[in-house]
Amino acid sequence: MNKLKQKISEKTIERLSIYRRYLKDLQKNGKDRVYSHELAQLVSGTAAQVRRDLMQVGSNGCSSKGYEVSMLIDEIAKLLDCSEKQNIALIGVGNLGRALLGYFSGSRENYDIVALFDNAPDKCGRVICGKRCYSMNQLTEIVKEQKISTAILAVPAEAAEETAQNLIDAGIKAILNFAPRHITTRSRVFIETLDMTKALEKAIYFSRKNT
Amino acid sequence: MNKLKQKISEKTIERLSIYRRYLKDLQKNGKDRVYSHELAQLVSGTAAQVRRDLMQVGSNGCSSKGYEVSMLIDEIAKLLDCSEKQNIALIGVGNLGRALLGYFSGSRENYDIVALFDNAPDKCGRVICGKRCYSMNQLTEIVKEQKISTAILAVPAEAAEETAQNLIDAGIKAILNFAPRHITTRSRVFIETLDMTKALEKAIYFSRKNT
DNA sequence: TTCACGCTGTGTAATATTTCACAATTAAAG
DNA sequence: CTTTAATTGTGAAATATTACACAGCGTGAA
Ligand SMILES: NC(=O)c1ccc[n+]([C@@H]2O[C@H](COP(=O)([O-])OP(=O)(O)OC[C@H]3O[C@@H](n4cnc5c(N)ncnc54)[C@H](O)[C@@H]3O)[C@@H](O)[C@H]2O)c1
Ligand SMILES: NC(=O)c1ccc[n+]([C@@H]2O[C@H](COP(=O)([O-])OP(=O)(O)OC[C@H]3O[C@@H](n4cnc5c(N)ncnc54)[C@H](O)[C@@H]3O)[C@@H](O)[C@H]2O)c1
Repeated sequence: MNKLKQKISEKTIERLSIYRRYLKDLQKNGKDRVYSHELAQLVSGTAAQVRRDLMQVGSNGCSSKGYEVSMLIDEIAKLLDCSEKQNIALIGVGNLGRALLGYFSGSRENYDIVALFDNAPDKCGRVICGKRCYSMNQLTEIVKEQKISTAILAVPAEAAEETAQNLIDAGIKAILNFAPRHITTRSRVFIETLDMTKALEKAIYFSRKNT
Repeated sequence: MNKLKQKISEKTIERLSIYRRYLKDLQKNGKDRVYSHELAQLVSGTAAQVRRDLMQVGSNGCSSKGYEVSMLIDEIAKLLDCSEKQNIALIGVGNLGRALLGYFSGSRENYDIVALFDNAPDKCGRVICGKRCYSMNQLTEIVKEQKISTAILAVPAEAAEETAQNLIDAGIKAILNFAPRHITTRSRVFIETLDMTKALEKAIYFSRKNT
């Protein structure tokens, strides 16, 4: 409830996303209340941590009855979501890009991929998975036209930095980058890199360290 | 140099993986020395953090000449890699699985996908991207036979938990999970979940918060 | 009503991670 | 040889994140 804008940490935002997905499942299954310790399992955390996270969205849990599922979903949505559906662009419609396109297309309430971009002539102009693929030099135009805020970047590593800069210049405000390259920028655009090679090497390392 | 086994944090392991990838690029380009502040840019960190990371692998940087690239690569390899090439299994050869298969197959020095598993009859028995796909009931047998330590899990969310338990029972020591499900286990197996939906929702959130 | 129980909200402590800051070291120039 | 400039290694401080612990409340049973 308190509108004192203390900044919410990235970690908390991530967990809220996870809580919400689970809460929607609960709702589908007819469960209408949930305890902090149940949510805690989702993130291998403690109940106290969950309660702290939920405080930040203006939680109103009830002693001994826990939290009301539908209200929690609403409160998290109020924080995470924008009032209008967010338009997303996918840059690079290759092997990974196509998988992501199928995965993220439709069935999401608050965002949708609305445009594809690629520099391969055989892809530009085509409609893939119901979405039109544009050439890179239409980027600025389409981003403005469709009010695209966020881009998923799935181009080869060599092209990642330059493409990211083009996206920023076109007015994109956040990038989810799948290329195994760290992208530096002086602008205040949010860039999240999902580095699968890093993740796999880490898993391999810890496969020998545990037990 | 000091063999006092202080545990190295996950964060440091991740950064070492990133440093190494960059160092190999440098090596290809003929650069044979590197400064901590150069590596720092890679991870949006500080030079001091890089030096701390490198201390943990037994760094031997040289004042005013920085670190020797080839030696750093060797030291990091000594920590991250096993002496033998690690065998990886891919579970779930769907849209994402096939993309991952292409991405991680070959061209990696220290690990390789050696077996695929799926429960779809039309996939079992086939060879995809040069790798044989087995049925799930051959899991334990093949894992033992091929000494598979680590698995990439790309099955539907509903099947993720059960499949993960099967992997653990079969002797897998680490799992890289792409299903949007947290996997709980009482065993000491390492499980890393790469949650793309979480990452995208986070990006969308911060697209409105920055600037 | 009264009590016991279980859960939330939160101050405080503990831990983890990052950054600062500087002595020591090396290279190179004068 | 001496000075200057740059970089490493690292103790200590700062910050971020998580966990503990308990007061207070709501619920249901007696
Ligand atoms: N395939 C995977 O499973 C996987 C896994 C992890 C990371 N990645 C990373 O994701 C990225 C894409 O991988 P992929 O397997 O889909 O590669 P891909 O070669 O199949 O697809 C790349 C696509 O990007 C397009 N492209 C190339 N340069 C471009 C540019 N300058 N501007 C716009 N489009 C351009 C190409 O035309 C192609 O359609 C790579 O950086 C890769 O390292 C892929
Ligand atoms: N496609 C993407 O880009 C994407 C992105 C993010 C996350 N994911 C997640 O990755 C997972 C796979 O996604 P996908 O798009 O490849 O799905 P998919 O349906 O294309 O592929 C799933 C594969 O798993 C197999 N499978 C199903 N149940 C199984 C079981 N019990 N044991 C073994 N194999 C089984 C199926 O036969 C199929 O081949 C899902 O959990 C999805 O949520 C996918």
